[in-house]
Amino acid sequence: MSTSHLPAFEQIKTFIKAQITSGVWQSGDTVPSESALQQQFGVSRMTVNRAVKELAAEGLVTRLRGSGTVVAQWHRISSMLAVRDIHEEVIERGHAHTCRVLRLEVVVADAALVQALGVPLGAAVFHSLIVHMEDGVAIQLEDRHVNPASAPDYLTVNFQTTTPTQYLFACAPLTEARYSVEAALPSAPEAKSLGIGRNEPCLVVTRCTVSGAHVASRARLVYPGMRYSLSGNFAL
Amino acid sequence: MSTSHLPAFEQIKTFIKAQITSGVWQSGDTVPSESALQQQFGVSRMTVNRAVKELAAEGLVTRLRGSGTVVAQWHRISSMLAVRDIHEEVIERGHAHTCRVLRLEVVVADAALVQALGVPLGAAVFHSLIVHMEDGVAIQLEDRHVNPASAPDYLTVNFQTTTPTQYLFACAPLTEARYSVEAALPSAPEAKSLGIGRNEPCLVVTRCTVSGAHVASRARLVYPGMRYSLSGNFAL
DNA sequence: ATAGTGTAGTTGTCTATACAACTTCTACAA
DNA sequence: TTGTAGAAGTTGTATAGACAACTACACTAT
Repeated sequence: MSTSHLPAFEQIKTFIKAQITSGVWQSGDTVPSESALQQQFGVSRMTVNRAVKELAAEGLVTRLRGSGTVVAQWHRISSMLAVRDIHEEVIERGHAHTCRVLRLEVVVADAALVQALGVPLGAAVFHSLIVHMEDGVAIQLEDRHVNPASAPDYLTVNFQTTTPTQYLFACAPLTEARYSVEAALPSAPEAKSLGIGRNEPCLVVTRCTVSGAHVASRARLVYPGMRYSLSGNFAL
Repeated sequence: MSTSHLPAFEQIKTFIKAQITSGVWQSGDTVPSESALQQQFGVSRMTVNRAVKELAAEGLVTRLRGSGTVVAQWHRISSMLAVRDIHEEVIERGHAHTCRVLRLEVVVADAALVQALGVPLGAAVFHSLIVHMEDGVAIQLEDRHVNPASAPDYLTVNFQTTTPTQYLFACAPLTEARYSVEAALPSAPEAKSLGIGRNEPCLVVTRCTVSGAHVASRARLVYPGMRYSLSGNFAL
């Protein structure tokens, strides 16, 4: 694999990664200074700076102004799992995405919703309950509560053609999102909607999205454990 | 919040983020060219380049040489969940991490291990089974198979003081990792080891780590669903 | 009409330099 | 012994300029 055609900063990154993955430089070891690498590779300091700065952004090394650069402790030993929009995910796998709208209504905010959405107790909140299917098989139950301040026309949307995620993103630009993933058994109606048994464990993703000053929506996404898994990959 | 003391490239990043989060620039809109921003902010092109390049690395915008910069489509925006080393995680929460070693032995590779670790059928493989506890409560069952080629002294390690993840990282530098997360019910011995019922759903993380040419180890990490959740955050 | 050419505009990379901010160590003075 | 001052080394930021690689578009010749 010739790297001679690669940009200089990439070659320097590759060199440093090789030193780390081969064990020549171990956790806590100091990395040569920018001026040393500059001479070694015969490039300008800005080029070395870019290479090392990007490695620092990736978490492989730690830099401290005035002190130097060291190989990071336990890099992000474990990488990251992406949680994505269900529609894109299904389409990308080359399958057909369909959905069934079970509920689309106004509900009154209870204590839990007050806390999650920041609306007053008893306020009107939109609620949708949608089953998403991949080639006709249910893979996600989307139970979503929406803050009317962020999406006043939510109830008029045709969710056969637009997913709630897509619609909300268009009318309430995302500024922040919080997620959690846990394992749980489905409730009786959830099991029925997904067509699974009550003893089949599910992955439950809870997602709150913030748009400007409002919490735009809170979604509870239930995935049948036997049909779905999150997966990720991490490579130096 | 005064930003006048911030570096110029940060101010430019902040400006662009504000345009996006406020909805002034929406998905697909073109971002002003580097030369336009350069004039607008009165800085050199390299400074603008750094700002926009970092935003591209964060996934907020998409750049195409010769064409321009556009605000990214929303699907990138789904955040990420970090899967971390259990010891660090517990310590960081300010709790005590202890563990109990249930098994530490040599086993013979069956078909599944041949595929996962790339060892010959019937080869000797190290196996450890450890329960991790946070303040005395079991939160993870770690069922790990280790390739002897990567860690020949694995069986002699004192896992009361060093977690397998830490030891393996020291003697077999990580080059790649693959994960998946799914929901499952524990087997009878797993339920017993964790002190939970057989009907309590669990998060199961399966992780293969690669070091150089070898698959160093495969771990099956079982977390009681009621006591554990992965969580993540994403902010513009 | 179509294919090819050229030009302007945009991003990608790199240089050489400069100064600022910070850390670390040494030398000197109290 | 202790504390302070300073020098050397390191990273952070920024500049002005240059060329390369690529895209999009208008224009020309067939």
